[in-house]
Amino acid sequence: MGLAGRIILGDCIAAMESLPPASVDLVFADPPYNLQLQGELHRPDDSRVDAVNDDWDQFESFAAYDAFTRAWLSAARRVLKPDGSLWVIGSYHNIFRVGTALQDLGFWVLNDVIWRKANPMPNFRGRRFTNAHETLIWASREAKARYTFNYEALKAGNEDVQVRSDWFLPLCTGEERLKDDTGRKVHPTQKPEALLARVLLASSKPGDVVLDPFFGSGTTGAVAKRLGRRFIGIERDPAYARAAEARILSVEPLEEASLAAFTTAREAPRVAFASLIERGMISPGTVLTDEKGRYQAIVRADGALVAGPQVGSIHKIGALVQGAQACNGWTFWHVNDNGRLSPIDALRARIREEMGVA
Amino acid sequence: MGLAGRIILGDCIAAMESLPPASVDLVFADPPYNLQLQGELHRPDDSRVDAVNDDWDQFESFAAYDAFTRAWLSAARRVLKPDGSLWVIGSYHNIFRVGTALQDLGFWVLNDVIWRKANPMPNFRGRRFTNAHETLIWASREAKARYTFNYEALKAGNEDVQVRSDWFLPLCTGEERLKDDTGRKVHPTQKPEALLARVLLASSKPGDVVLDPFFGSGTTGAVAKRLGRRFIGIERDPAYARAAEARILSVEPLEEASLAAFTTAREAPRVAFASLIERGMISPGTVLTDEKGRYQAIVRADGALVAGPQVGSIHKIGALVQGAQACNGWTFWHVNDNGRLSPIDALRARIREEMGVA
DNA sequence: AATAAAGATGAATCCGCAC
DNA sequence: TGTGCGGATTCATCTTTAT
Repeated sequence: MGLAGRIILGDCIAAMESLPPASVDLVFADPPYNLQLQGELHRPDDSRVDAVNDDWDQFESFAAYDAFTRAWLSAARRVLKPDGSLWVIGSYHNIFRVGTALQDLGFWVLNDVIWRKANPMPNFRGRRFTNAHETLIWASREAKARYTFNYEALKAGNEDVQVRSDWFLPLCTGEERLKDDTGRKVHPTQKPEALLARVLLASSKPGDVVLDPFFGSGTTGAVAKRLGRRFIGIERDPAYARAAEARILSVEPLEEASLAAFTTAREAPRVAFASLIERGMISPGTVLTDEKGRYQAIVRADGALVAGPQVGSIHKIGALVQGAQACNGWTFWHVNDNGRLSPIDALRARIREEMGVA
Repeated sequence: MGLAGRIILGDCIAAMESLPPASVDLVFADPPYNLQLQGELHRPDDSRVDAVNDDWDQFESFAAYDAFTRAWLSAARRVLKPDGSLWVIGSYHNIFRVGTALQDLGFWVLNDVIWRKANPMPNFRGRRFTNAHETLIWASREAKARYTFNYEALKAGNEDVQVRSDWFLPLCTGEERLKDDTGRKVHPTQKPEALLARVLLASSKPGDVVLDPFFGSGTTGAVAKRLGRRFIGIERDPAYARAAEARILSVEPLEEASLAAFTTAREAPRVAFASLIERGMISPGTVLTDEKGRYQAIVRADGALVAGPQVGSIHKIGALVQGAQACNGWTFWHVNDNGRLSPIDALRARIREEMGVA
C-alpha cells in the first residue's frame, strides 16, 4: 500500500499555482496563527510553556499577514472545483483576518464551527478566560455552489439529531501525537485526527481530492487515506514532510463497507404518482384523505387529483386544501388500506424496492 | 428609584462623538449582523420563519458594512478610558469584519467567547450544521491596558475552575422576552440577561459606566442597573428606546453580596455514537450484534450502522432488524470484547465519566 | 384540577432538476 | 440564464388547548 496521495515540498502558493485549476474537491487549511507573543510565557511554577513562536509564525504586521492570507486563499480558490468547499482553522489571533479575506475573495461562508477543547491549556496568569476553543470556517467556493454535505449520515451518527456548529473534542495528545527520537513533539500544532475525520466525513465523498496547503505533520493526509479520500499535501519544511510521509504510510485504509455513500431520500429516484395507478396499486376514482380525514381528493386516471373544482398534482392539491404554501403529497395523502389509513409514500417505497433501491 | 443611567435617542456615532473622551469603562455592542437573507424560509410544517429583515440590518456591500463598523468602533474607542475594554457580539455574517476592524484600529483582543445556544433554531433544510452559537469578542482599548477582569470572583462562582471561553446559555424567550400589547416580540434580537450579566460581572466593577451604542430593548441597561453599574444606552428607534426605558425602570438593583454568581447552565448530557468511533473505542467495520447474536450490523466511519441494504442510526437499525417500532441502540447493540459481549452503553458510560457528566 | 397533547417560535446568508 | 414545480426538511422550550 502506497501513500494514496502526494506530498509536495515547497511554498504553498507556488505549489498551488502549479496545480491544474478546478481539480480539487475540498481544501483544509491550518495556516500560521500570527501569534504575537511578547517574550516567553511561564507557568506559575516557572516552567516555560513551549509556545508557538517558530520563525514561520512571525509576521511583521496585520498588513503582511493579510497579504499572505489573500495570496494563499486566491491560489486555493483557483484549484477548487466550482462546487468545492474550503475549511480553515484558526484562533482569535488570525481567524478574523482569514474570514474577512475569504469573504472578500468571493467564498461563501456556510458555517463557522467551534472546536471546544476537552482539555485546553489553562490561562496561567489568570488574566483572561481559558482559551478553550478554536474556530473553523467552512465556506463554498461561491455563493450558489452545490457543495457536498452528508447531512443524513452525520445525523445518523449523532442520536438522530442534526449536528450543531459546536464540536467537543479532545486535544491531540498521547499515542496520536507524533514525537521525535528524543521524545519531543514533531509539530507544535498537530490537530487531532477526530477533527479532520468530522470535516472529511461531513463535506467530502470517498474518492474526492482533499488539498492541505499547510500539511505539517500530515493529519489531513492520514485521515484522508483512512477514509478513502485522495490527498495533496503541501509542506515547505522537509522535516515535517518526512514525518508526515512516514506517518501516512503506516495508515490502513478502511473497508469500503464502512464508507460507502448511502442513498438518501433526496437522492432517491423519482417515482411518478401515475405509476402507482399504472401498476394497479391505486385505482382511478379512489378517495385519498389526510391522516386525520379532514381533507379529501379523488384520484384521476392520469395521476392528477381532484378536490372540488381544483385539479392538480398530489402536492399542489395537498397544499391547496390546507391553504398551505407547499405540501409533500406523498406523506400527506393516505389510502384506506383494509380500514387503516396508510400514506401513499408506503406504495412508493414498494416501487423503489422493486427497482432495487433501498 | 430612577433609571440609574441614561438613554440617548439618535445615531450612535453622532451620540458617541458628543460624549466626553475617556469617560466610559466598558462598551457592549450588539451591532447589525448584515444577514443578507434572500427569500422566505419555511419550517417543515410549512410555518414561516419570522426573519430579521429590518431596514437597520441592510447594507449595500461588505465595503459599506466595513465603513460603518470602523466609524462606530472609532467613536467607541474615543470615549473609552485607556484601561477600558469593549465587547462585540456577532455571527459569521459580520464577526470577521468586526474583528478585523477593531484589530486595525488598535484594540487588543483578549478573548473571543462563544455563546453556545441551548435551544438554537434548527437548520430546517438540512443543508448545513445547526447554527448553534454566536461569537463575542472581548478587547481592551490598547495592548498594554490594565483592563478589569474579576478572575477570582468568576472562578469562585464557577466551582473553583477557571471560566472557559465557551458559555452555554439559553435564548431569550418566555417571560424575559419583551412583548407588545398584541403579544408580538418588541425587538427581533433581544439578548438574554444572563449573557450580559456574565459580561458585566467579568469585566466591570460596581459603579463603572457601561456604554451600549446599539441599545435596542435595553438588556445592557437592565443588567447594569441590577448589578450596580451605571449605563449609557444609545438607540435610534424611539419605540425601542421607550420599551427599554419602561423595562429598566422596573428593575430592582441587587444587594452587592449577591453579585458574584457566575452559574453555568446545565447541559443535557448527550453522547453521539460517532464519538465512540472518533475516540477509537470502536473501529469502523466492527460488527455489532444483539445480546444473543441473532442480529448484526456493521459500524460505518460516520457513526451510522449498516444492516444489509439499510443504513441508519444505532436506534433506527436496531428497531429495523427486530421489526420493532423503536429501540434503544445503546443497550441493544453489543461488541465482542475479548470473547465476551458487552453493550455499547458501557463505552458511552466511559465517555460520560471523562466529560464529568455522570 | 391535573395531565397530556398540540401549537408556536427563535439573528437563517436553508433545493435542484427539467425545460 | 430564468422559470416551474416536485417534494424534502426541525430542536428545544415555552404557551395554549384539550382531555
